[in-house]
Amino acid sequence: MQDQEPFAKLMEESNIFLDRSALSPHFTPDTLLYRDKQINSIVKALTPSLKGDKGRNLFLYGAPGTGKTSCIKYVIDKVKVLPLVKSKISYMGCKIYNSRYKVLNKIMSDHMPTYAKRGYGITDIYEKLISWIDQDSKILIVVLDEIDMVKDLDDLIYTLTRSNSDVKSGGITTVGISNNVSFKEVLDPRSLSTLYETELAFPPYNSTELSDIIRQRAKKALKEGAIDIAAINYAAAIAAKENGDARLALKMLTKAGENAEDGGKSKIEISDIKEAAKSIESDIAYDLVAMLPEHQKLLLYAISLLSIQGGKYKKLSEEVNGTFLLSGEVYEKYASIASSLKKESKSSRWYRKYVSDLEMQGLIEMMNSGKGIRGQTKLIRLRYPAEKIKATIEQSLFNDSEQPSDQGQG
DNA sequence: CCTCCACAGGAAGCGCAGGAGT
DNA sequence: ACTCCTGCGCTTCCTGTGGAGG
Repeated sequence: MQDQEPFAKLMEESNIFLDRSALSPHFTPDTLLYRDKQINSIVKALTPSLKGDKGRNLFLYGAPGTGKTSCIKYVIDKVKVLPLVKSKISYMGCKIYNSRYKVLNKIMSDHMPTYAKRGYGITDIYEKLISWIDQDSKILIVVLDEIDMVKDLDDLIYTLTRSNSDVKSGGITTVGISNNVSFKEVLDPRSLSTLYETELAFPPYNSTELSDIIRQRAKKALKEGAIDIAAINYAAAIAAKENGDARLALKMLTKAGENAEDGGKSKIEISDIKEAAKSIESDIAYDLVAMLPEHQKLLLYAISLLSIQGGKYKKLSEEVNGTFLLSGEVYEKYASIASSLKKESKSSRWYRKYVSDLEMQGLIEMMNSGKGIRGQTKLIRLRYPAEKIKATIEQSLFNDSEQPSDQGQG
């Protein structure tokens, strides 16, 4: 069907979606399901600050998509509409505000937009902040999302704590959020005890909970009858397996909706969800690949080429049914690809770090050589289809201009 | 048994960029 | 505007390790 109006189809009302934004991770619903306990704890920890006394520092942790950010935003939203005189709130994602300097600057620009943004040293900003708090004994709540991204976290925590003894009245309450539990091992014990005054865990959602969450959002986002309970439960079960990530569940629902719509259907079926689940996993993988640094791409390219050609070590590959490659041959291949592109290859030590980075990103899988192989080495296997990885890298790396001459032979 | 292989991964150090202090 | 400092990516050097081979 060719229509003269190519936009007509887009303008046309969707027969699946009502309001897609309700599925976005930034959307905060009216009620947050299964997080009453956490919300209450947050409120309890912060209420003294809202009344003008210093609250307790808070630390929220849990896997991605367990509602940490949503809960704190939810509480902030409720707090914002209260007639507050003294409490001020600064929320920031530490991926961007990743140093003491940047955090303090953000606080200043949040509450004193007239104060110049740059050109002041850290002590200037600090003193200005102290006197601002002192003015009418304000209570400042600083929410640091993804707090583990802050480089000089010890310094930052120290500065924030220190401020509480430097002001005559009022103070600062810190709320830290992280999905990385192990980062506290690198913290100074003093900042640790400060930051962890009140800990709050966000457990992963189980499939029943996820099912309710999906249903709640679907009611807003989708047209009536666009999905049935069986499909919702199916999506919930998949997301529950994937660490109970609600964000993933909603993304899956969005994608499934698109699939159904593309197929001209007016109802999301289980097959759409299945398809969505598959494509989301590989979407994430291919996005990751495209964003990799150059030499990691070259390395992954070497791995995908060898996977297609078949590695040296056939015996094991047959046993485990999948192509396992020897670390040594992968390095050789990588080096030859690099040199054919007139790039200097990195040292083998650095290569080993690259490989373990790729493993941590879940793109490859490694195991120790064990018996059958001389010496101690690692066996490497791609976790995604080699052809597709190869194509993705070619697209992003060579950009149809140059191709590596090294196609055969290892 | 010892030796060699084929690596793994820690430690130290180096050049660089960018941010902080002056 | 300038130097100083620090983190980062990387190399060089090194010690450790599990199995093969004689």
